[in-house]
Amino acid sequence: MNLDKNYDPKKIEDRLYKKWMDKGYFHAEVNEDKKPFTIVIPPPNITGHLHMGHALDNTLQDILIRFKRMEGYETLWQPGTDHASIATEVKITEAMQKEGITKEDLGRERFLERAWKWKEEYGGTIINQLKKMGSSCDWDRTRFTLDEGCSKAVEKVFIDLYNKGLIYKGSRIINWCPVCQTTISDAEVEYEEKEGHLWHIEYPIKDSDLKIEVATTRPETMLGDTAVAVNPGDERYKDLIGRTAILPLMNREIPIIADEYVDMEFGTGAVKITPAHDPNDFEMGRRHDLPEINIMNDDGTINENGGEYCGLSASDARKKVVYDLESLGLLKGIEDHVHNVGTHDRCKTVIEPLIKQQWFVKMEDLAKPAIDVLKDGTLKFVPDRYGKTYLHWLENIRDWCISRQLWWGHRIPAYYCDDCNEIIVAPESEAPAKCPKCGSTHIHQDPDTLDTWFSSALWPFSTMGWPENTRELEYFYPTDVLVTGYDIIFFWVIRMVFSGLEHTGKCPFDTVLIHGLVRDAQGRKMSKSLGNGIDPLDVIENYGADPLRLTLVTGNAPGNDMRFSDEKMMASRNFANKVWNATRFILMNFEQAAEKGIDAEGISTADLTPSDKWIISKVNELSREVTENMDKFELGVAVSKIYNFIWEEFCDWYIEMVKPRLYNDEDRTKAAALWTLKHVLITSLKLLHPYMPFITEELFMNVQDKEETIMLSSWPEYREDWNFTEDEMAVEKIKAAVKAVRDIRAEKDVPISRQVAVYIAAKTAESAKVYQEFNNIFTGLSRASDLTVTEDISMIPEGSVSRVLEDGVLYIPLDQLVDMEKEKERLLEEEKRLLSEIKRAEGMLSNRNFIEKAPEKKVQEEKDKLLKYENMLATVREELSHVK
RNA sequence: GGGAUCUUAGCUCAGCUGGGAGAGCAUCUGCCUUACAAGCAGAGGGUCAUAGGUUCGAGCCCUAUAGGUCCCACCA
Repeated sequence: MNLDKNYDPKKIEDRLYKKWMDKGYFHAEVNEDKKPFTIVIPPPNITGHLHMGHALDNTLQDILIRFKRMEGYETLWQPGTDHASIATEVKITEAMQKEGITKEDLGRERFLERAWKWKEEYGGTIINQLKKMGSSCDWDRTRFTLDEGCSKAVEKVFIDLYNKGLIYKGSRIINWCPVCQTTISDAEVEYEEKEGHLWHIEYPIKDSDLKIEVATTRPETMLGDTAVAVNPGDERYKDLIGRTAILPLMNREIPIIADEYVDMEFGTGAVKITPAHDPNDFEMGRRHDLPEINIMNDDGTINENGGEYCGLSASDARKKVVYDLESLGLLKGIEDHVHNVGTHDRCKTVIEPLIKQQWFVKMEDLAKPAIDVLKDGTLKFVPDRYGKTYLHWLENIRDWCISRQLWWGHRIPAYYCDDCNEIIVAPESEAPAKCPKCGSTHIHQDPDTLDTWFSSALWPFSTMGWPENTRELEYFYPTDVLVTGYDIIFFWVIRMVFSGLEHTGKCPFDTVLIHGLVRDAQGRKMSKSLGNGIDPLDVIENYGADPLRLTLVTGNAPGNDMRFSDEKMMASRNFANKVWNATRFILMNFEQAAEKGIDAEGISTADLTPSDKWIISKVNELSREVTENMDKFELGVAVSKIYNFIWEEFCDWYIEMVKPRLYNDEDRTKAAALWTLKHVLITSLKLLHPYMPFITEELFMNVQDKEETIMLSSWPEYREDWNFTEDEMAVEKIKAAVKAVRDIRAEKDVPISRQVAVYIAAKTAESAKVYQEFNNIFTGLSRASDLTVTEDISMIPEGSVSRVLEDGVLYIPLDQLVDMEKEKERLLEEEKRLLSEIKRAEGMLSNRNFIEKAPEKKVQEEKDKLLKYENMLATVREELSHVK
């Protein structure tokens, strides 16, 4: 016996992970004899540290991968990391700031050198942390979004889309982060509700004493106003349409235009139009051919178009504009107003809408096939409600701004002629030396890089060698399941789907398994600012990786958030200890039997006792159910079935039943018991392995010596010939009888140490046989001195306490005085219960509709129940007559 | 404004195509019974948010209401 008394994860985890790595168990190869099963990891950012979200996400993937691997699939779990352009660039710039260097000081090339160095040093941190979780990724295939293969894919996709007219460069209003100094996509804008004001301002009408009052939440943007708009049907302003207003402070003449977009109910019904700094105004500006006046620098300060406000920050400009308007008597009022402000999801800076020349992906044509695959069932979400989210987004999609003013990332493969402004899009290897149009040699490459998600969108196939038609691509692609949180469906899942469809003609996966957030014990989101984050590595240190994994999948349905708490970890750890000790018990008994020359070899079903068959039948059924649940991604349901089976059926009942046989040297069924213990244990360990890989491997290696790992052992399959219904029913009867004894003991305060004799008056010879057959087991479990099964009631001593069983009555004679009133009360209570059950069953069975419409099986069940309860009722009444 | 989702035991949550309400934790009682006190045995505790409807039958399906959460849109 080389198992410690208690389970200690620290002693096994690193050792076993090293074994798996050394043996190459995680590695997948193209293998035509097997069916492939593939998952690509959501590549964590190289700046990242393992948090609970990763822990959950990777636990789910590892469970699926390990399950399928045992089922005999060639399983590839494709790992890798994401370069995370903004996150990484910000991190490196910050580090440089401490040294007093700026990006510009360093220059692009040296900055990138520094970034790569940083990546080499820290980029693998999260990978090592994933290994602590037990993740069985094929690390030999680890990829990085900026590595050569992925970059080649990015380049090709960009050029292909450009040539198809699906990528274009255009001057549009974009989201600008003044802190990060880059554009961001719509998906990266997070709206926050903020309390602000609505300023009412009067604009004078040219050549008159009239004024028009507008309302705005951002008064400083008036510096860039190029019109005032009203609704064409608005009677109030009918006469002003077509006239000219004088923009205060700037003294610019701007037209008063009519547009359906203007809501007459809101504010004053007149809107100032700033095409360069508001998305809606931009649209309107384009409709009416208005000038676009950009008043803002990239850092968010007012530029020279803002006249005397030039150089002020936006908020200072706002104060001054309001002050100046007030001095002019043009400020007509200030209202409190709650509105949503767009912020950058990464740095929370308020984003500024600006007009800039940027690269866009035209989405309409790409979205269509992605919508179709969901509608025709090629692509499924689990749970399927997220399919609706997916559709809604795609059906309302806008063009995707993909250029970023950053250096760390895939540089846009576009070149410009300085002389004739010709744009040349070409691979790096064919970078133009001179302009194909005018022949000029003054050519420069676009300085911008691509949105990080542009490369992650290609991840399922770029990692497998695309655009080359590799064997991996042919075999492992499309992948099977994608596991991710609902928070990145828009960022990533959708973009992978349309990219896969466009470039490979195939949907990159057929199922998207969505999980929720891991929250703290109070249900709050874990966040840095709250400081309530729980580090998975700390949890592993305290409890082990297996208990962490178990906690993360237990009692959690797909797509739902979960709360994480120490209490849950303790429960999981206790379960691990339970499994550990059950194995210890079995090993101990094998050793003791071996000393007496007994082993579990050569046992067949014919040698098994009814209790052996019962547990075999149970574990057989468990295998079937667990497999079914796992196929349907009901991982939480599956694992709780395993948990309950191991703890209750196996440990609390079967192991306790088997003890008398193991401890009795005369027992001839000892080998059968050992064989059963081992079989059930191994099956349980296998079923549990995907969830708790370390402990199951350690225990598996201790209980058998034929196989070198549980990881590659066969998944338990349901066997029709191991379905022993009769034995199951018999054991259930025994369990009920044992519980009756325990119940009497508890009620009458009879300690275990005090022996009691038990009598069972069986109703039929058949049931008498069952009780007799289980005599030893029964006395063992109930701690009875002996059991007398009889059909002759006169054998039972007077003054016994009784319990009515399904097919008999159980008696315990007590030498203390039995309170007959109390016994009678109990029986009356029982009678009442049975009567209501009978009434219920009779009601159903006398309902013609039920008989006709309910499935036959259901009807038969009710008939059986009725019979059973009627029998029991008769018994109870008979008992009552004795009590009287 | 649109959409999704939740409301089940004291707490945290399961509950698969509709067929007698479950788990873990907590509480109470009794046990160190030679695998495990990280344990064993027992007990209490729920009009499944409310109101209707469909059905032989509803925690589950439909409608409405109340309260909570989230996502999208962005009316200046």
